[in-house]
Amino acid sequence: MRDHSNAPSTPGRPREFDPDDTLTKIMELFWENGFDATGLSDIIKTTGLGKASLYRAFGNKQAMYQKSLARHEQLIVNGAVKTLREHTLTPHQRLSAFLNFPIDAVEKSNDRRGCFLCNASADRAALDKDTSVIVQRGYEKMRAAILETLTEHTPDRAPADTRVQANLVLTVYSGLRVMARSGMDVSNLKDARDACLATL
Amino acid sequence: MRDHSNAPSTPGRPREFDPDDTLTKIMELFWENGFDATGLSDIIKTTGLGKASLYRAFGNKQAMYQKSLARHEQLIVNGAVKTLREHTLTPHQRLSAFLNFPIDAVEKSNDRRGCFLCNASADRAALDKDTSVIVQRGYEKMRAAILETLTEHTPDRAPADTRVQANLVLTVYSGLRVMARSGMDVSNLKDARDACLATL
DNA sequence: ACAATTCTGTACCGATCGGTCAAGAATAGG
DNA sequence: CCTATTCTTGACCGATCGGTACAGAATTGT
Repeated sequence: MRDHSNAPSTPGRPREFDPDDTLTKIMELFWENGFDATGLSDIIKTTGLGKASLYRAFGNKQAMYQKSLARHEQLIVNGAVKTLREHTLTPHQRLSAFLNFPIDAVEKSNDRRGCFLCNASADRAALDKDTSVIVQRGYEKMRAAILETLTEHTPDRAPADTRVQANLVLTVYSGLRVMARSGMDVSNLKDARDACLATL
Repeated sequence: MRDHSNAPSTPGRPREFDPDDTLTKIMELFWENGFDATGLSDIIKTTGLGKASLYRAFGNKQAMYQKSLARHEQLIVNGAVKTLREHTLTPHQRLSAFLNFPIDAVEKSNDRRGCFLCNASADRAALDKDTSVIVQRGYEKMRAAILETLTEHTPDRAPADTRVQANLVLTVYSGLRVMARSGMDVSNLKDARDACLATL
């Protein structure tokens, strides 16, 4: 089989799958269904791998969940942060785009998975200390990026006020995601987005 | 044993527990731990009842979850709505109190269970159609009460604007709850609350 | 006293869960 | 060719899961 590693000099039988691709698939499962409701059987079916291969590559189920959250941080959180720092757009446009992610997901892809970070918070079964750290770090990254963007948008405002508003944006983002997951009408989500943007 | 029903004329052996009290205990479990992570064994331990008694009284686990959500609607949602209609306070005071619920819960009781409606949304395992209806109804009740209060607060504003703002308040409420569950610092939650109230 | 009814406690069920083990297949280096 | 190492496959494990069956206890009305 193909060798998926960058350093092909490892001894032994080469791995028959790409760990990153596989982890992304696992992440999708946990994101959609949560920790408990995702069984090893689902993971096996979706990835096409054997149980032992998965355990050798990623560890146990809890570890797979943690690594899924970390992958989410790479793909989604960092992507959102990148948008917030996209300096070809005005700060207001970037914040608008940020709050539009939850709504676009629903409208364009019928994606109502919500925010994986938020879901993980609700998923108490999987929320040990290490996992909680990853969740908090994700939130922190977004808050920092929002704060930066707001500061750029209204540089003359008192920093304390800007911080307060950054937390509003982050909270609205979380709220939009979780309400989208609950199946709420898009019109209501748009209302909340518009009301938040109108305050900036 | 004592008879807990109001119509003691039922034949057969009387029930040895109060169904409402028991359901409240079950609700607390589901609220704290979610659907999958709450086992029948936990419910049996907490309520002190036998499995057969529980099944006879409430049906299967899914039914217990649904009835827990309904109980949450009675106790929590209706309580919040009542606060929003407490006309001894000004409308702004009532909205402030509403957005304070998530923060008080954390500060006074270290209660980080979040919003049961939001958690249920994330709990896809338990989210069949009937359950989703209950969640939506809870949201609707709160949105309607917020809208009423906002209309009272600023009666001259265009109804469309008021509606938009009601959705902001509801979204911030949801966001506060879910972020509280994730373990976020209270200071950040207070920021979001203040920023939201400042826009009213 | 008796039958009808309902609730309780316990034993039990098949299914599924996460996780492990051992044997074999595939590679590297010598 | 041989050994060491790693990965894959599939069988297997005990534990726990939600749910049921059944017998006996407690009440009703007659």
